[in-house]
Formats: sequence, C-alpha cells, structure tokens
Amino acid sequence: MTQQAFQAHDHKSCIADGVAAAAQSCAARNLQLTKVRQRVLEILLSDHKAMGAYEILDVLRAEGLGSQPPVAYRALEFLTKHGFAHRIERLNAFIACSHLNDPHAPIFLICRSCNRVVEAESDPAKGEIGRAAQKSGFVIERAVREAEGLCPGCADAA
Amino acid sequence: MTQQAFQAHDHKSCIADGVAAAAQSCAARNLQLTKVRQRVLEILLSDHKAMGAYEILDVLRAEGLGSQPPVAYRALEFLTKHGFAHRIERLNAFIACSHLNDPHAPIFLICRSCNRVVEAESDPAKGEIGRAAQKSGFVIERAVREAEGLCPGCADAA
DNA sequence: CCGATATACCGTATAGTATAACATATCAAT
DNA sequence: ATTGATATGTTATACTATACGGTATATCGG
Repeated sequence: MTQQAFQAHDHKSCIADGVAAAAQSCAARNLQLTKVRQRVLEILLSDHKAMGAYEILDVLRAEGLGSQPPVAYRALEFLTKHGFAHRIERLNAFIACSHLNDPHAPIFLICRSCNRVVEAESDPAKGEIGRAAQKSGFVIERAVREAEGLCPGCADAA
Repeated sequence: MTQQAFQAHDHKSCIADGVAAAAQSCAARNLQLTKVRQRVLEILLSDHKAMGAYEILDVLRAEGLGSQPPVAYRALEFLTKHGFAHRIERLNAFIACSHLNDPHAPIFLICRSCNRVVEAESDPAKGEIGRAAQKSGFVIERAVREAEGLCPGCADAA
C-alpha cells in the first residue's frame, strides 16, 4: 500500500483504514485500544511523517488527553510493541505502521528534504543483516534498517 | 578483523593499530588529529562497546581535556564524519570503526546482554535497502543497519 | 610582514528526548 | 469484596544534543 506514499494517494482512507485495522487486531488479540492510544495512532496516521513524542504530546495536551511526557511515551510503547507503529531510530521519532496484519521486517526511507518517511516491504529473513549475524552466531531480536536521503520528488527538484 | 570481536583476541593491538591507522589517514588527507580527537578515538578503541558522549566526556574531564558537552560532541563529529568512528543510532552512542581504510556500509550487531558491539562486513551496494530504495526512486545518502540481540557467548549462557 | 579566511577550541546556556518512582483508578475473575 | 492485572496521572529527574558568542592559531595570497 504505502511504498507509494511519496506519491499522491487517497490520504483520508489512510487514517480510517489504519484505525479500523488496529481496532480489529486489538479485539482479536485482547488488547485495549484505549482513548489515548487510539488518538495517538490517529495522530501518527494523519501524516506520512515521523513525529517526536513531544510533538504528539502537544496535540494530546491541546485536547485534554494528558499533559505529561509519560502519557505519550506509554501510548507509543503500546503501539510499537504490538506493531501498530514503529520507532525511527535515526530521528528519535515514531510513525504509524503501513503494513498492519503482516509480520514484517520494515525498512524505512527517510527524505531529509520533505521529511516524509515511507515503510518499504522487505524480506522477513532480514537479508544481509541476517547473513552477517549468522556468520558470527549472533541471534537477532530486532533489526533496524533505515535509509536517509532524497525521495523521488525532492531529488528531481534538486 | 573484528567481525570476530565477540571472541577473544589480542586487544592491545586494537588500540595501537587503530590510532596509528587514523594518524596515517589524517596525514594523507590533511586532517588534524588533535589531542582531544585522538584521545576520544583511543577511548572508543579501548573497548568493543558503544559509548555515550557523556561517558566519554567523563574521561576527558578527569584528564583535564575538557569538561563541557560540546568538547566531546565536536571530537565525535570529526571522528564520525571522516569514518574513524560510527554512531549507533539504536543506542545514541558511538564506537570506533573496525574497518578503517575501506569504504564500507557497516552493519552493527549489538548484544543486549554484554553490550558489546561488532561491526560486520557488508556489501557496499547496500543490499536490500538499496533494492527497496531503487524500487521507489529514492536516493540513499546514508544507511543505518543495526541488529539487536544476543552474541554467541550470551546466547549460549541463556 | 600583513590582513583575510578557515579551522579548532572553550564555555555558557538551553533545547530536546526519555524514564524512574509513586499514587490512583478501573475492571474482570476469584 | 478482595485480589491481581492493566491503565492512568503527576512529579521529578536523567540523559542526549546543539545554538551561540568569543578566543586562539594556522595558512596563504598580497
């Protein structure tokens, strides 16, 4: 779906579909998609940018949903832990998952010009990292794969 | 050299060789390996762990080489910019480069138990990330590839 | 030799990111 | 009704990073 997100697309459905999918997934797994958690997911879905925890907290605060950092961090922990969002290490920021339902080993493409972030499909065997790990007997629990550069639009402009 | 660093090895030569190689490289490229910069490199080389900027700063402070954060960050910027050290995004920390001389696209294996970090060899074409980027026309400027898990020794122990 | 540019350096202050710790609330299951 | 698990609220603090203003030193063309 969103390896195309650098391009124009029907964005409204991104939010609606994302929340609906998460709600369904939570129901199936006995997880509680509470008010704050759902709202944070909506905020993340509302743009294909990564957002900092404090940026999210500002929104929550304006809506009376909480005003202290732990409120945002707890919701983000829930969302990332269960695969509804991802943390972008390079940016110390968070983004909604674009591949709900599938287990996946995400790769992120981060445009340093327009700040959009796209989650690309990827081999769940973890490709090169997996190979490097295997060589030395290392057991991978989490893989971070992020590329920073220019998206097609911004590359053309430059 | 150090894809084996989870294993025993002659560690003293890691420091001496690393500093010597960096000094030579700086001479060849007209870069100044000043006192602070060299000392920070030595500190990083003194263990196969990633170190935080403030951890490094503590050492510098104890030795009278500087006491404020910018001192450490400036040296680290120099070292990472010129390939003598790398930043580990996952840890907000830094580690000496184990593959001086070669241009390379590093992969880091981070053991969450013993905290050692190993820099693995890798295809400079950037493998899977490169493929994902190409698919969408994204231009990579920097790639982050880090795996967190258990090194062979710690995996056995568990 | 002089002045201009560039680089390194230092310190102060502040911005930005994240978590520890403790208290309260909610609700389902015993 | 009590317990246990989960979620929330709040205070305080820790950790990470950079902006900015000023000084020193080196280099190089004039």
